[in-house]
Parts: sequence; structure tokens; C-alpha cells
Amino acid sequence: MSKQLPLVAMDACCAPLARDPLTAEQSVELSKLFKAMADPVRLRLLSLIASHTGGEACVCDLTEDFDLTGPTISHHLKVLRESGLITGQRRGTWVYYRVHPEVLARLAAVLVPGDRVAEGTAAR
Amino acid sequence: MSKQLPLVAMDACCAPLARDPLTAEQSVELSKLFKAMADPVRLRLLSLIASHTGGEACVCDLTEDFDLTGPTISHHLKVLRESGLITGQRRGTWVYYRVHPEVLARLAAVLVPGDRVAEGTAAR
DNA sequence: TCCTTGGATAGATGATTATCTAATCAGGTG
DNA sequence: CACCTGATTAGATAATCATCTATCCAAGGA
Repeated sequence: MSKQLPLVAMDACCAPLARDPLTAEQSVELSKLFKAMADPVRLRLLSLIASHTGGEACVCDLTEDFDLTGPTISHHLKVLRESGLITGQRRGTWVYYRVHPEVLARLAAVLVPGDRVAEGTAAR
Repeated sequence: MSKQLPLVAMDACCAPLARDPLTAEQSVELSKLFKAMADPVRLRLLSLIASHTGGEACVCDLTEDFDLTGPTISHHLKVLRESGLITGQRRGTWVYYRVHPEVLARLAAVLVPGDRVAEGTAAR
């Protein structure tokens, strides 16, 4: 499960938006992450998973919170998976998802105004 | 110009994703911001404006960087404007745009993993 | 082995959306 | 005023996407 794509935008990006203009390539990579989060259902899924006890949540837990069919939830989880924001793992009957916090942190670092605090490699 | 919408998601949101699950309403509000950034062109526009000297950029500066027609750029600027991420101001012949850093900061605070640092009002 | 339950895939459909051309508006300048 | 340039609006179109139903796969329990 989970083709475990090359974790888009992890290497590709980048200085805070307000520091340097994005290149065309960087903006394409970054936009994939934002696109993945540009849906209310996916945002809620993300927060449900991220805030769930143990840092992971079973699909069965997630489905209940929405007035949506299983396949639709599955579709949204796939989008999140392929963007590199979450990973899924099957354990017995159930599939558990967890968030990749580094990706979220990366994204946050891009948004933060001018502060160089959250910068990547040479942190702090 | 710029209907100056109620700055969506400024009041509506919210604790970091990993802290508490978003409500349906919060996720709808938040998704508007992410949707606005879920396009390579708009991301680049945002970074071009934010990183431009003086914190603002004329539309005429922006158009040059893309292989797109004027109306298309105008459309993207409108989307960014209506999301509350930027504002436009006409000065003589030209229109200048600038970013709302608080909105970006707010968004960053939502993404940041567990740290309670960037929390809003009753911090900590 | 067969059935049941959790989850994903396939394919269809209606709604959004990114882009274009054409037309319009707003300010200067001759 | 007539005209030019910068920018937005209007309307059309092709592509993307969120959702559904139907089907299928995976793992356990009778």
C-alpha cells in the first residue's frame, strides 16, 4: 500500500515566500501540497489523524465523522497519501493512517513571514 | 477596489491541526485559504508580491514573469484578494498589491506540529 | 471453505476552475 | 476632447475534481 511517492516538495522547497520569489518548478511542487489540503474533508481528515491518540487513526474511526460514503473517504485519503502528507499501514483487518509532521512543518516554514527561525537545514 | 472581505479564517481558526480536530465549519473556512494557494501561478504571485522591494508589487511587474494573458493574472489576483491573502491599491495608472502577513502567519500556526508557541489569543 | 466486514479500485456524472478573447473601465497625455 | 496604456470584467470552453454506485481485494471467523 501507499506507493510512498518521493515526498514531493521536501527537497524542492524552499525559502519563505516573503524571502525569495518561488521558481516555476518550486511553485508547482508546493502547489501539490496546498492542493491536497484545499478541501474541507481532507483538512478534517488530516486533523483527525494528527490529533488522534497515538498519532494514528483507523479508517473506521474517520468514516463516522462524515456524511460521505466509504469510497469518497478512501479517495480523499489517497490524495493525502500521494501528496506525501500521510502514510497508511495495514494491521490485520484495519488500515491505520498517520501524518508526516515534517511535511507540515516544511509547509509552515514556507508561510512564516520573514523570520528565518524555522528555516530548513541549518536550523536556528 | 478589493471588496475587503471579512478576512476569512482569521477569527474562525483555530488550534494547530495536530492539537484538536477541526470542526466542519473551521475546515470549510481554512480550506478557502488553502484553495487560494493551491495553484502554482498564485503561489508565485504571492511570493513575488511578498518578496518584492517595499513589500508591494505593481501588476505590471507581475505579468512579465508568466506566459499568461493579463486577464488570467487578474483573475488569480482576484482569487487571492477575495481569500484575504492580499490587498490591492490603485495609485495613478498602476495597481499595487501587498500581502497580509498575519494571514500567512495564522496559516503557518495551524500547520506547525504540536508546538503551542504560535498559538493565538490565550497563548499557552 | 464460505461468509462477513473493512477498505480500495473502476467508471460515470455534475460542479469547479484555469484559461482565453472581447469588451469595458480608469487615469494620463497629446 | 481623442487617444493610449494598465487593469478588470464578461462570457465561453476545456480540463480537473468531488461524489456516487458497483465491484473487487484482504483478512478473519464460522
